[in-house]
Amino acid sequence: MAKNPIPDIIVGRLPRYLRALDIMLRNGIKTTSSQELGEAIGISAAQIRKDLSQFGEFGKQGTGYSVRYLVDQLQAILHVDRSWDLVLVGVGDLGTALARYQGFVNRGFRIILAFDNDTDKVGKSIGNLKVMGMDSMEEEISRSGVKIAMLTVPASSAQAVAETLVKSGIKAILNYTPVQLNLPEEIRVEYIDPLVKLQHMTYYLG
Amino acid sequence: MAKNPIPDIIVGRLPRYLRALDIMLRNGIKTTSSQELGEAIGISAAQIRKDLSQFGEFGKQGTGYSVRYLVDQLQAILHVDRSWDLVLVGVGDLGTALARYQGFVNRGFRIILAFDNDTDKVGKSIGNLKVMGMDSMEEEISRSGVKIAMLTVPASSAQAVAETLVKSGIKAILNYTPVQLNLPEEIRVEYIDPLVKLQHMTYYLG
DNA sequence: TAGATTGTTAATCGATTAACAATC
DNA sequence: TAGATTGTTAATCGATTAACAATC
Repeated sequence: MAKNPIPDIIVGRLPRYLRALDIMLRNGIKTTSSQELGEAIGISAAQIRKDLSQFGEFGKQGTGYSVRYLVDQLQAILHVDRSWDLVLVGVGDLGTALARYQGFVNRGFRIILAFDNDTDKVGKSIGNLKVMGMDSMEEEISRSGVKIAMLTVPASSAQAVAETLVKSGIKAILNYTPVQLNLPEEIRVEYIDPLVKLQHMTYYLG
Repeated sequence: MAKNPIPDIIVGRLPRYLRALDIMLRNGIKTTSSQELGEAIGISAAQIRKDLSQFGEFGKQGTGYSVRYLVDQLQAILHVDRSWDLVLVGVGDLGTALARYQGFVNRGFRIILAFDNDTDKVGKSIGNLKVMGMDSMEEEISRSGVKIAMLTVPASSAQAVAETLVKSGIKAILNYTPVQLNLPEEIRVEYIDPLVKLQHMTYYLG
């Protein structure tokens, strides 16, 4: 097990390895190689071996990697060998779509709390998730102990809501708003930003 | 103007510069410096100057950059000094949310075609966007000349639909499915992958 | 055993940062 | 002018690739 901090860019590739291995597992593939895995993901075999070697020795010379074993190891490394609770803040079109999405639940991410400041929405349900008012947010999140939030509020309130989330004990935010959040550095923030990606692509469209 | 291909990692930062500058423009800020812009985005001043220098000389020693001028220049470089038409494929919860989202339209990205293979959805409207059946997709897209698609279909059909999109003349795909698309290399694909980002964050949550 | 593939070291490549002359 | 800040070159840093001994 590595002691030194692993480069973030390497950590960021592990979920992609895990996904490709999951597919192999579902297809009944028992063993793979860095070569084969690399081709599936579009990454060099050398890089995969180098990345994995940061965390331990998972393969066997001559035969490669047991898919099942590597899946287990990666799940443990990423801490997704358990279930995670999420809070959803902002129940607009996008928030509602996320609440209904089965892809999170299937992978162990379960939304257990949802908040909105629109009184028309408060009290309504999405599946068995009840929308609560923002006034009770800090207390509810603190009590629940949830550590991860998905932020789908209007841009204008993103920073303020994020600060309240941090006060409530949230440690990681998946930020769907187009706002650069200014938070204590120990809080992890990941950005989902389709507009930035569209503008990135149009560069190449001439 | 640069002749050699600009590193993709630099191109990917330009939309973020543009967004920060847009905010300055709206706030009436006339002039900025690489220092100030860097602080707003969390990037070093040196990197901003280096990045911009790939495309030209946009600043003045001693005074910095005209916000308005730099916005204009970046918009031209990214080809967002015009309007872009989009096609939406897959009108589920997420697709519907994207169709309703005003953040695209405001930035010159307008969904003009939407397709789904669910006969219950075909013929229905989202705003003034009419959902059409997948059987007419190739013809409609070809005729429209749209170059960018947003893909929000189930994972199981993602690859096949993407191939049809390419046949229809699509050159760039914003892929919301958790599927690694295998397409000709001249097709640009960007991935929106919340699960990968959640798993990236849980690594740090211990 | 012979062939295959790992984990790791060394070499290469590319990106970021630092420094500063040029100049507004 | 003096102060500020650019654009660019050189130095540093980090990430990727290549190569190969170890070994299953």
